[in-house]
Amino acid sequence: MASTSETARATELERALRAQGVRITRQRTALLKVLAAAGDHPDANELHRRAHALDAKVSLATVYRTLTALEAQGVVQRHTFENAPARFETANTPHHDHMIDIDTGEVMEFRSERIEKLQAEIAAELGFELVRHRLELYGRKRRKD
Amino acid sequence: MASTSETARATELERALRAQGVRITRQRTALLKVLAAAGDHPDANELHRRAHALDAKVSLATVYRTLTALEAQGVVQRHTFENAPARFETANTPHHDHMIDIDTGEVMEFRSERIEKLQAEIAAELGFELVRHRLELYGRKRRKD
DNA sequence: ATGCAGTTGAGAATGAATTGCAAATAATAG
DNA sequence: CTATTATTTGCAATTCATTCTCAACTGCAT
Repeated sequence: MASTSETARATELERALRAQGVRITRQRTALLKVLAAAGDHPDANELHRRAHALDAKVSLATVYRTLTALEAQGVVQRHTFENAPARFETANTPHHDHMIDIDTGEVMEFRSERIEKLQAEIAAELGFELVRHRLELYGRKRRKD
Repeated sequence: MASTSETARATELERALRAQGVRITRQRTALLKVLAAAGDHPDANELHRRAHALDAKVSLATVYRTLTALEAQGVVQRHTFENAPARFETANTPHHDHMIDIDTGEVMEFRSERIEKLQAEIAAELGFELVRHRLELYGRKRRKD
């Protein structure tokens, strides 16, 4: 069952699509629900699996097309981690970077103001205006002994 | 003409291959020369083009196979930047991260001890041992006016 | 309801990278 | 130097994620 916040999030995604002059179809509605409910970082295939469970009339091509539209509106982010299909997440949370468990593939989010600041400084030193960045930490859970 | 250091670098790459029990063939020799001489971050296709110019008997498949072997030995690094084929560089330089010009695709290297340190700290806070990371800054040259 | 521009699914196409296989060849023994 | 053998090669076929093509379908403004 969708919580209130999930429903609200789905509505917000829908608004973003409408803003792009895009029609709200059954298949998009299904995908938006899935995205709103996702607490993880699923890839296109997994999103298709989930949306297809809600409404069998959802094809993988449409999942890709809709994700691209949502990404263009900035409400969904696409992450291409190391040699793996792209993973997606709704961009309702503020900017953050990712820590990936190299054993399980689990993705964690974190944010460091200091790193953000340092990045901008470095870009400036190199004579660049920083447009975006990608920071991924790959590690292994430390067993507490 | 290859400078002394280039030759030395090529020899070092060759050593790394031998250490893996791999045979030194004409095609690998050509690729090693190309890698040793490269000051940029070429992709497999470009490396193939250059190696093929030295010795027409070099196929793209062999370039990929050899790059994989060199990567396994840690003497070559593979970088997969945003939606683009992987680019390669010899790992004779100490660790560094990359700044990519989003207009030209040009790749610049930089290193920040502070960022390195912060990354390790963050991983530790999340309960992870940092194995490796990927930091890419995407920006646009600032015109000096 | 009606029209039509946007959307769909299915499958073909793409592009990077890998792989199977028979012929070619480097390293080694003699 | 030659034979032996385990690697390596080129080529084509394959894989995998993603995008595209196109005829049929469908939101949705009127």
